[in-house]
Amino acid sequence: MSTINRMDIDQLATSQLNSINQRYTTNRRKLIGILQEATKPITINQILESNSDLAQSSVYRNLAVLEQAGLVVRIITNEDHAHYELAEHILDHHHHIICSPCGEILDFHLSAKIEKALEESLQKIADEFGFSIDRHRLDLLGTCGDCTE
Amino acid sequence: MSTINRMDIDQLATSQLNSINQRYTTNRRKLIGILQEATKPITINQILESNSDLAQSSVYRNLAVLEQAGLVVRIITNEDHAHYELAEHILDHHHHIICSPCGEILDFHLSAKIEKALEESLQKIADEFGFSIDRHRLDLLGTCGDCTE
DNA sequence: CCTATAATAAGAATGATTCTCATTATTACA
DNA sequence: TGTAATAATGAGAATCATTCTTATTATAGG
Repeated sequence: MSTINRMDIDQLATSQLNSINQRYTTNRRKLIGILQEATKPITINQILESNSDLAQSSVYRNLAVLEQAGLVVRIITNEDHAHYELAEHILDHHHHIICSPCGEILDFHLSAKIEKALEESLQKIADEFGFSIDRHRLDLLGTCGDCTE
Repeated sequence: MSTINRMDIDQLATSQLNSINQRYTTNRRKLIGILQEATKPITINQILESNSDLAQSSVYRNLAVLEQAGLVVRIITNEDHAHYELAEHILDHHHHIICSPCGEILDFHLSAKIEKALEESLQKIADEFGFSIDRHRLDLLGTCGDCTE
């Protein structure tokens, strides 16, 4: 999934954390590793289950720090639990398929052509509103194959 | 904003609520009215402030019922409070500009051409995943003019 | 190898949302 | 039109994801 290897991520993480005066600690490195291994966005509960020696409060705090550093993105749906994944400059730009019945989230990509046309449209609209774009997100809501059966 | 008048909404609401064995009560009618008057998605606190004789618990419950009936959409951001607005077949299909600093949400529209191209792409992708689309949502995240100054 | 400072972890606190249940309103039918 | 049966309401309690507190532990820099 990720086109960036472990060493590069560590460098990136160190530098982006340093720029907000934060350290790349063992716990934060573990979180990055867990997210890198996951093939889709995961919840904090899933993180805790996959590595029982992480303290819940630290996971919450560190994911918030990693998000501030721009290394991690928090994904909100209508589910109770937020999902987390690595930022787009580590993975790549993509969007989310969200299954309403089971809450599962999968990544998908638009064709380069549509993505470009969309981005141009969005920039035009932002200009009209005097709005400065940080990023856009596009979600597909519905029911996955497993939940249909 | 809305192209549907009050009487039509009342008919729609009655019919959609009936179809899930719910009544179109006075409180639910008030909620629809408040959402219709709002020019953008609003929070439950804003609803309570605009009409002090609504009970908080009833507003939560009734918005959930109206959402189940497909009359109202709940919008989740990174903010604490969810926002609500009328469903797209009452307003029209549109997307959201979300200001991260202040939490404000505004509606915007894509050109028909881009919207159509996007929908076709999304349908193709859903087919590949064996996913059944309920709807899609597209959000622009960033900073509004007021928060930049 | 100290000292200052940051990170950690356990549990308490917070707060939006949901639940409970006694009361009130509405419907269907006699 | 009354009346029983059922649904909606509202006040407050309960829930639960997330955030905060604080004492302890680790780290970086001189």
